[in-house]
Amino acid sequence: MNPDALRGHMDALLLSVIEDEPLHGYAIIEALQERSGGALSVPTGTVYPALRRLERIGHLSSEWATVGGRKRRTYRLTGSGRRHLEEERSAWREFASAIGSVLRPGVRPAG
Amino acid sequence: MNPDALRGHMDALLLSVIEDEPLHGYAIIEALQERSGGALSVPTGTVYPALRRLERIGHLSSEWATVGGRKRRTYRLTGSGRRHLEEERSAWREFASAIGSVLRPGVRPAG
DNA sequence: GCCTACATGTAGGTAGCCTACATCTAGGCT
DNA sequence: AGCCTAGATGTAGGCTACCTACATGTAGGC
Repeated sequence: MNPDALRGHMDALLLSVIEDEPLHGYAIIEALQERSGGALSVPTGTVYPALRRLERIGHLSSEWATVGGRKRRTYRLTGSGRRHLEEERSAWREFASAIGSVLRPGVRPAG
Repeated sequence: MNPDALRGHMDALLLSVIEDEPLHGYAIIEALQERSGGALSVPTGTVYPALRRLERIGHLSSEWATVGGRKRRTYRLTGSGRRHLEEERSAWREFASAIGSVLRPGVRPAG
């Protein structure tokens, strides 16, 4: 997949995947792959900075845990994150609809 | 609309809009707005360089014309442009489906 | 003379995603 | 011991496509 295609949609993906259950970065990457049927392989160099960015602007909060000797930083949505997710969802619907309208072949106003 | 959202989808939009009838830059911008129901307002600083890029890599060809005293550069798809458009279309379908799967709330595999 | 629509184009900035690398633990295998 | 894989987090630096802002010119209405 063209890497640039994800631009501007990462926030929505990350927020959506931890909406119901808080997850740590590594698990988020796996969840993205799983939920997308293998289509989304997002590298760590993308996810970790993005999570920190989202925490910095207040959409996520995080806490450390140790499981089986490994340290995890688990992220969860804040209230503002939840609101942002809904905005992103409706923005995605608009966006996808707009692109779809343009791309759909042979469907132009009768002229 | 978040500007970054368009990243990596401009090619598909531009190629699609001139698929059936060759158009010049200004008309392409209007066509994008029209076909998207006003959702896509792509600035000239995006469209003109993108068209030149697509011509440079062989997906478009162009020719100058003068209409009503104004000079227009009209772009049309090449064979490779047509193939590229089909690739972009199926890439978009995959992409939209992947994002949709992740974003759709409450639709995770039972368990 | 001024404004708007039509029409094309460039220079420079921004930002977000990616590649590549660095670091550490746990555990299996030989 | 030594090696490898999986789990887990993170940074530095680069790329590049898109955007903002500006520059240029014609045609036509007022």
